[in-house]
Amino acid sequence: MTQQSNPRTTYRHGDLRRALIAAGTELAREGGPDAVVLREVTRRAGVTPNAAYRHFADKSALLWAVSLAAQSRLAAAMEEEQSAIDDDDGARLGNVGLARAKLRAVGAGYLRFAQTEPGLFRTAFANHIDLRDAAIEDSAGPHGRTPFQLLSDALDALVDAGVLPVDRRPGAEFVAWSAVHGLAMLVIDGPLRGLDADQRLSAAGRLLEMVEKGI
Amino acid sequence: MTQQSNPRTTYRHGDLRRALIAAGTELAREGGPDAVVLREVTRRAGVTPNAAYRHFADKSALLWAVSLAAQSRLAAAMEEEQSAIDDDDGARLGNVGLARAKLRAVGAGYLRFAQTEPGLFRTAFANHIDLRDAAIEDSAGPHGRTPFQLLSDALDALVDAGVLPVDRRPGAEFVAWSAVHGLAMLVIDGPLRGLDADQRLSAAGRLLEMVEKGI
DNA sequence: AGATAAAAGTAAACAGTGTCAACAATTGTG
DNA sequence: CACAATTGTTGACACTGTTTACTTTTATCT
Repeated sequence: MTQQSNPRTTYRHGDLRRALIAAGTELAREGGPDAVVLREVTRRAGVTPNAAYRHFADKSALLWAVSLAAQSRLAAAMEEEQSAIDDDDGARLGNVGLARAKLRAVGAGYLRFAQTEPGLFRTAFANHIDLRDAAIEDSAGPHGRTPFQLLSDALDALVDAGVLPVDRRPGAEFVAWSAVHGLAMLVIDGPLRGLDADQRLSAAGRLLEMVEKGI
Repeated sequence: MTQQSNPRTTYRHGDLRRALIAAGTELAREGGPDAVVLREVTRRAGVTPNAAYRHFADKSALLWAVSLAAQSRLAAAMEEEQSAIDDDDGARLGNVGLARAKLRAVGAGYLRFAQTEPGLFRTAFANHIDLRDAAIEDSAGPHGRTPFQLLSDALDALVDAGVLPVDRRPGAEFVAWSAVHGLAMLVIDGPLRGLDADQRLSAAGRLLEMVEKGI
């Protein structure tokens, strides 16, 4: 499985940069950021190790690109969770209920992705990711919004609906994000790894409840 | 700085296991879990690389031991933060105020340690740390309580003081822990690395407020 | 006290890693 | 069509974790 299937016939690869990111993403999916090792990535792309240096300055530059890809998938998971609401019971909940549900969906999508794709999730937040990266197109989901932007949007909607006071808006993303991120990390990688599915679910629900109440 | 000062004269080291953990802890302090590399650890202990295998099955076994040491220091930081209250204004706050302050101190100590010793903090929660490790003596602080136990104690006190309903007690450590842990991770390692001291402090205060309110 | 077994350190080697410098094939451009 | 830039390759280097075999010291048992 380490050899690529079509051993390229042309000298040039054609789209190596993309291929490297794809292979790196696959490795990250299987084993997290530490599993994306340069030589294996190039091996999977059917190319010599040093070929990577024509497209990335560094291993860490490659990892950074993979990180953006992982964030993009996270955004997709969050959007998916959001779109599950407004189809069915859009009008049933009031304006405020819907705003609340959207924020909750952001958190639920975040947590679901972390547990469904722990390798990618850990890679998304590995090594020197910056808040400025939240504005980079490569880390956006299907609708062109990054995970951080999706959270911001949800919080803005909460203000518009009159649920969240305007003066509590600034900095709100930090605490909401922290809560959800912490649970995700503890559950997939940390000391709460031992929790079974039920416990995880109830902890997740309880946490989102805390965010709604205490934000 | 890589060579040790007293190049041991005896064939036996005498206390190599401890020395390896100490050197590993120092490396972790400087550069996090990835910086604790077996060969450098043995180098600092003035011993051959393979000597480590007489005391640890693995590199990861060594890292695990270092992890416990890091947790112990975290516990110390938390206790320190707690002891800063009951000295001065112990009686001024009521029973409930004091219970609240103690929980807040747990979180504040956690966050302070994460920012003061990011390398150790990351090491404390690296690679396969389990909840069961929270019962191991080596990870306890000066008063013999591990970080997790300190949190549990604070929550119990909150119940005793009548602040936290008994039926909300189970699982409370998970959400409280998650919130604080998430902020710590985002700030020292993640996308919130860019925040300056003021922003961090206000985010921390806001977060602890959320935990109190929403737990 | 002396043989002998266990414990603790050393030596040499191996596969695997990231990266650098020099070289070769391909493609684009004047 | 010459020639320069781009893209891959080769070979090497220092470094890592780990294994296997060996040596030196310490503890144990009669």
